[in-house]
Amino acid sequence: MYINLLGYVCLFKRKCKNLLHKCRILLNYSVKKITALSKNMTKSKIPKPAIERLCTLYRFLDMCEEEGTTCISSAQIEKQLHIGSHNVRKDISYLNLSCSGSGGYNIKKLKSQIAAQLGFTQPQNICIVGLGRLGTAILAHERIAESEYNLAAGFDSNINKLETIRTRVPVFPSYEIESVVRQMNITLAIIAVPADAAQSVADKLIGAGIRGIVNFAPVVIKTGKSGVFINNVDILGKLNLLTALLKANSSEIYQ
Amino acid sequence: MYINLLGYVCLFKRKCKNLLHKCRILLNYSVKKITALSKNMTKSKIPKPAIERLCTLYRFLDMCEEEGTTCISSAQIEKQLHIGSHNVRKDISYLNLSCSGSGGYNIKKLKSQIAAQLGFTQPQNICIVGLGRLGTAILAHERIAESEYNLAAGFDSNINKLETIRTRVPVFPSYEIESVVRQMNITLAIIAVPADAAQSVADKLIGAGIRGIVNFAPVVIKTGKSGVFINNVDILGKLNLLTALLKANSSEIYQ
DNA sequence: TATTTGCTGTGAAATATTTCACAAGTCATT
DNA sequence: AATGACTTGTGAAATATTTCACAGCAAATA
Repeated sequence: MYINLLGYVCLFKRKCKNLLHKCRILLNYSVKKITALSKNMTKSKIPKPAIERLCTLYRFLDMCEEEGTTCISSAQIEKQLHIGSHNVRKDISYLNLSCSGSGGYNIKKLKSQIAAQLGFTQPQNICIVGLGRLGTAILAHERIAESEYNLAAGFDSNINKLETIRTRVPVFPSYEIESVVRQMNITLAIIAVPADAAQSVADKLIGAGIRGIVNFAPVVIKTGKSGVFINNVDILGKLNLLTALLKANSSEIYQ
Repeated sequence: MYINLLGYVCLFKRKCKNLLHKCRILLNYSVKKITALSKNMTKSKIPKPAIERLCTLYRFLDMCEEEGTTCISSAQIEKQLHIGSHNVRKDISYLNLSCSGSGGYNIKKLKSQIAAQLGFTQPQNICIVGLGRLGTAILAHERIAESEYNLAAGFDSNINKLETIRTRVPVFPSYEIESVVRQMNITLAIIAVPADAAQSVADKLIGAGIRGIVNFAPVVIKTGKSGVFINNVDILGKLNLLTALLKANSSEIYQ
């Protein structure tokens, strides 16, 4: 049997280097950990899937409230949202609160508690880049106006188009993105431009200090900057997912 | 110390009933399990998060292919998609294939393998309900035309509007949903109607045998029928999610 | 008042998913 | 051919998430 001995020596050397590197990392990590602990930064982490579910729940509660319902039980939520009642209760328990009354949760209370924990209380300024059909459709979205988000600006690269748009939202040419975003303190953005323009728009937005992007363009937006969150809503991707789930036939709902 | 003894007796009785119920369920379950095993239904399950990532990857590979790239490594994918390279490799390993060449995966091969495993090979007929700004924007989506999905029909309740829409996709009034969906063998649907009409439209679609729905209306669609997959794309929900993630400051990307 | 029902909240157990470490392979360079 | 710098693929370990079971209430009912 032939053994590549020198290959192994090489491997060994590399491992030593890796080890050294890891020692350095570990040292760094320890220091950070100790600092964090000493500052008592024990942020009780909510699992990400739970955060997603809570967002859906929040939207749902909003709907219920409009319809005039005041109370809802975890069992009812299970029926409507296809989230197991165990799961619902657990998710809510992460919030460390209690808003149970007779017949389940008090919707108003629960909603405000979720809002407080997830940070929906402070109104945020948002903007839309790309005022084509999709962009203007979002501009006209009735519920955004009623929400905790303030649609502060719209952008489009076609200056002639800007004048034809009838909306109460102030609109600007795309080259003003950076200055307007900074001036108006806009934190979230919605991208609704064609695929080829999406990445450069995203770069501008991130450069201007945007913290989160919902991207409707059919490309995957990349970001080098950490702390910026991107949510790619690609319709073909969604269709693909449905196809795949149908084939795998796992659970029924995907939010 | 006061003990509610009778309460406990009652609890005990309830537990006995529950136990009996569970025995029945267990019996059923066992029978099913044995049948399944005997039929060798060992469908090697891909975890749902992995399926989601593979869908994103598939879209991304499509993009790369258009740009003319032929090979890509897991490390490069990590940089672009913010999915850890370990994770990428693991996900791909669920597919039980090997398409590695020099310098990483062969894009064309990998793409076709994902398509085969996730069921993207057979073209599917899809339809859009609601031809407002959002609906027509989707109708005009260039990439859908090039994709494995065939946009077979559009529906709107406003009959007068139908005549004004210029598109190659055949359009019908909403009351024909059931018959057209059945006739054309449409399996997936996109809902782009106002919030108040969404649920009734969904019910019609599901009644007609639709298997999956992408819902852009800002409500959570419910389904009693199992085997129907619903993907609610609520823009306010997405914004909420970004806000919550920013507050929690967990990872950076959410697809 | 006695009993029953229905509900939440939550540690602990069970399960699912991600990360890790490394064998094994390919190719370019010395 | 020796070496080094890249890969992937994958069991096993580590971690995260979900599910379960039930105490503990509150309200409804007999």
